[in-house]
Amino acid sequence: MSTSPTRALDHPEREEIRLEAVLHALSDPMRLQVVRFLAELGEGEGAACSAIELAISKSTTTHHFRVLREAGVISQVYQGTAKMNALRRGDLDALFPGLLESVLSADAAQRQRA
Amino acid sequence: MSTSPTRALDHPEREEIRLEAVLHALSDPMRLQVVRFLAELGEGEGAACSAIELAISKSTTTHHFRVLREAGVISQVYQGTAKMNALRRGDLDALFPGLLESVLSADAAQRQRA
DNA sequence: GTCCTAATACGATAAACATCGTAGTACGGC
DNA sequence: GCCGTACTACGATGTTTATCGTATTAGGAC
Repeated sequence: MSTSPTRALDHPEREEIRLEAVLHALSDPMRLQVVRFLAELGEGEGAACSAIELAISKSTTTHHFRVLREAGVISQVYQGTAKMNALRRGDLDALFPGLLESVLSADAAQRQRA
Repeated sequence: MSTSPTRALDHPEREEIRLEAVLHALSDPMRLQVVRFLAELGEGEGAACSAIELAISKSTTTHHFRVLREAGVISQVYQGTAKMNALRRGDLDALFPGLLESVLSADAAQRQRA
């Protein structure tokens, strides 16, 4: 019984992305770490979930990736057994110009102070 | 028994303000509404809690104001029976340049689309 | 002093969240 | 077909959150 040919994941459309959800998604240290990691990749590039070392269990990691995806912060597509993740920079910048950048640089600033 | 002469409220010092806490504080629609309201006042100006019409009970309002204060987003000082609230623009801008502005304009943009 | 207004504190409750471990599915290689 | 890797789904648990109503405190006006 095939559940789906190339299993599709639900992403909010650009217009459906809510600022509150994005801010909430970014307000967790683990998720912020994921976003920082993805932001350091080239434009449009992605990384598998397993490429990021988080100090939490596998299932919790899955949970955080889902929160990010459902908030519209990242996109996820299956590629074989891996799931590639990428920042939805274009959509976020179009909806909320400068927001992602200032969160990332705020994070960098805070991180540097510590 | 006086609890305090001019009751003082606990605010985080500038250096103690955490990005995650700020983002979390801003990720609630009610609190975002408060911040938007305060942002529309002049620099350094404040407003009493009661000056803002929220569709929630008094005690819940108190709760949200406290979350904002403890995150370092607003300052609160007693002034007679009222409690004056003001955005901590200076501190936020110093720590996270551009963050508050982009959140506010993201909120304005989203609000305009609706 | 009494009274009114502004805001809080105190429970209480129901929902959401972060976390985990285990069991399971999907894909690719052999 | 079998096996390993990558990720998920499920169920559980403890914590935090948003919400409320009621009782209370603090200050100002009288």
